[in-house]
Amino acid sequence: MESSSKNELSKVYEPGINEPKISKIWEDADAFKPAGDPAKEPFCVIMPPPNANGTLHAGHLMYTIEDIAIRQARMQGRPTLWLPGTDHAGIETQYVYEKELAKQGQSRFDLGPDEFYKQVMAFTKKHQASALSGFKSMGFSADWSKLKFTLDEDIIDVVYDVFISLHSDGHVYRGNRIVNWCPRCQAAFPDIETEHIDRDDAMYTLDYGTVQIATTRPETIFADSAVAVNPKDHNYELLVGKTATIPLVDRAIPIIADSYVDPQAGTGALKVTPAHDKNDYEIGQRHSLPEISVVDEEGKMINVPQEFAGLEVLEARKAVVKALDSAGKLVSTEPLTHSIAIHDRCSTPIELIISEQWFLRVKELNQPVIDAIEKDEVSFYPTRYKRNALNWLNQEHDWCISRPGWWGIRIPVYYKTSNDPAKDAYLIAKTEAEAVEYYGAGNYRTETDTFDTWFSSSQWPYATLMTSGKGDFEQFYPTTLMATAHEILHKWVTRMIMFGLYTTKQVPFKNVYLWGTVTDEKGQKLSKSKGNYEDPMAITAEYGTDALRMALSIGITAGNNGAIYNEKIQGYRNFCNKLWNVARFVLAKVPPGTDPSKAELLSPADHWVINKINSAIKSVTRDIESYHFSEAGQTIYTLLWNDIADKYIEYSKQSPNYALLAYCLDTILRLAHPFAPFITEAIWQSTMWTDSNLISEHWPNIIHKSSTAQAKQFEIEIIKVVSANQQDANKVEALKLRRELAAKQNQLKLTAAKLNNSSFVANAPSAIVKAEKARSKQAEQTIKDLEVEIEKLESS
RNA sequence: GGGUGAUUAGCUCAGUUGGCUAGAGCGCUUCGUUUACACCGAAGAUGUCGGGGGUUCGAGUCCCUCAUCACCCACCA
Repeated sequence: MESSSKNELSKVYEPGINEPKISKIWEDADAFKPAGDPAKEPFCVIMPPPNANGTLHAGHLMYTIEDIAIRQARMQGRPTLWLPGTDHAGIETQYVYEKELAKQGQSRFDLGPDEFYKQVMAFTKKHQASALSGFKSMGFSADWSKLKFTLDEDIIDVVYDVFISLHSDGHVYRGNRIVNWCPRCQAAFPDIETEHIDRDDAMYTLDYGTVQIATTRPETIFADSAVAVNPKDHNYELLVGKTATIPLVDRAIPIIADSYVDPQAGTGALKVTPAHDKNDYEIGQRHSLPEISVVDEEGKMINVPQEFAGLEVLEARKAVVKALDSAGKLVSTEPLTHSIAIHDRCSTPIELIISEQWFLRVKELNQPVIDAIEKDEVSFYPTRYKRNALNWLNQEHDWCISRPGWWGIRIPVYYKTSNDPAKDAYLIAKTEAEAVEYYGAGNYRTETDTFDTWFSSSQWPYATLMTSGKGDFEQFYPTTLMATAHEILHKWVTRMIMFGLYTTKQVPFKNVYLWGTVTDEKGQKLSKSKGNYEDPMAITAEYGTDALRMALSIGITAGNNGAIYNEKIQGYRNFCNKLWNVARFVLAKVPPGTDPSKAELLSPADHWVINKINSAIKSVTRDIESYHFSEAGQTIYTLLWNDIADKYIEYSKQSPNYALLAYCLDTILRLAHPFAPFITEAIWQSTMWTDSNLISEHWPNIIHKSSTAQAKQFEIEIIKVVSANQQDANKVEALKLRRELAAKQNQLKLTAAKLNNSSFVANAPSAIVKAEKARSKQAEQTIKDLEVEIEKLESS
């Protein structure tokens, strides 16, 4: 740091001044690039690509978890790559940009596909830049030079190759199927991209002549192909094989038997509308019923009597009900609250229609995924998501992968045109030239649909590493850790495993860490629309990025929601300041030329603090390696504040061991660096015993052995030391020691009771019994020591 | 309808294969301090670990059951 010479730190840590300087030091040193010892196991994280259509949200802050893992691995000397990227987010981005256009009274149709694509690209690049600068200011040490985007040409090429291969292996098909259709987006979506909301509607009972039919969708009666009843339903058994009559149009339809029908539901007779209901579609398939569409892609009525044609679904419902009523065919109307499907991005009610789309047959492709997960070739944190993933994989339906968007990766298909467009053969080719080369000259039209954005992003781990630089794939695939939000386990994580296994024969990551939702103190999800989401930049400006990072990683555990609020962040700001001041104290006292690695243990206090540090090194190392970030952070917090600051430094004021003091600071900086990279690096830059950058320094090892007996001795001494400045010090101490004594006596009683319990001695593992005996002996000794101490104090 | 999670101090939450006297931060009470730090220190109060049952020498931790809340999937004639 240029402004202050080494060894002199300002009184209060100022994140706003330090953070940009530290970022620059890392950048200049190229510290985020993979380095490390090639003999060691590589560590690689592929960053979940944020959607490049808006500013960062609270979930993105959780990437802190990945940075902690990455920074530890880097310090452990492993070749370490955190590969960043962004996602074009297909339909979603298109929707966001169309809203922008609408503000200026325009629609995408005013621009046309090419101009629209150009504008959305510019829009996306703008947001990408702001997302990246947000990530950088969070201290995320990803290798930004390798940044990938889902619309990069080389990525698209990988996606195309995989599609072509899937097609030739028979996993891809094109067909007319019933799909969830969003009339607003004019696109089909799989179930997983729909949500359900409750709506107040009505249940109408209609007169079909021979039977009565209950329905919530009277406007679809014109699409009925049959009436179905349960074959075991005696009320209707005589009617099977006869006909019912659709009111208003007086069309006769067969009455069929199908065991799907629930005799208890509605009237027990079901109108079968294969073109607009999933279950009816299945029934229709079983009985070869005609599929009559009455709702088109814009959500308007077609193939219906003139008076209803062109109406929107809900208007049509009103009109049909009115007509039924005046025709005397409406038996009853009852209010009903039921849930309806909406598109999760734009909240438009979903229509079920039959549409020609591209599908991926998932059953076969999922089987290797199920096997791999069952064999624990990938570990889930928390483990319960293993079962969750398996449940989903076992029941996933074929995945509709085509979207009629203008913003995305065009499906690499051409149609050789003929006189009848319905008969045009489709041909798989990346470009028209390729199509001509393979299939001969002719008139070609291109497929206009694009891939579902998850189709490309689910290939992210290998697609990025194959294109990020020479040797990256060989060195870093399969990757070490995939950490992302739990709500995209099905949409993304399981599909990445599926594509990974299909394309590379390997699970693309060894560990999956799923975080929960970031909430406020009341458990409400943080969101701008709810007004409880503060711009992280404002938080970091006030409290420092390190404080925010600690608030995000401590007290929040895998799979659970975590609350984040000002008081919590403030608490970790205080921690940072504590660390800063410990450094100020140590750096002001330690004489030049001190080498912390050559420190010697001289006093019981020295043994005590080394004892604390050694066990902290052990547990922090283990906890980060096993993704228990919260535990690791807690340990560091306690070590710095309770052990080093409150006890060892207080003791040092009387009887200093400077080299060891320096060692304490040195070690705590290393341990805390993954959590609080900025402040630890800022202090590191001011230490006089090194000129390196902390980010590239080695992870702490245990280098001093401490004596437990001496450490214990200090436990008693410390009470005297820290209260030495108090008035009535002796009295306070004696009181405190008496309390300690009572606790010890109680402990002795409990241990004695245990040891007297013959079944405990007989059944408990010998190590536990041994430990209990040792504890008992120790308690006896401590009680003696304390009694002596108290005697001394009270007599003086 | 099926599933998962949560329930631990006033609040927000830790507690990794069952094993030291159940913890932390914030808040609260009392006292103190100004050359590391009021973004501070010392001392303190607060818990039938949601209820009930079981397994075990030993349960916050494992099993069963009930309750409340949250989420996910499916269905909704």
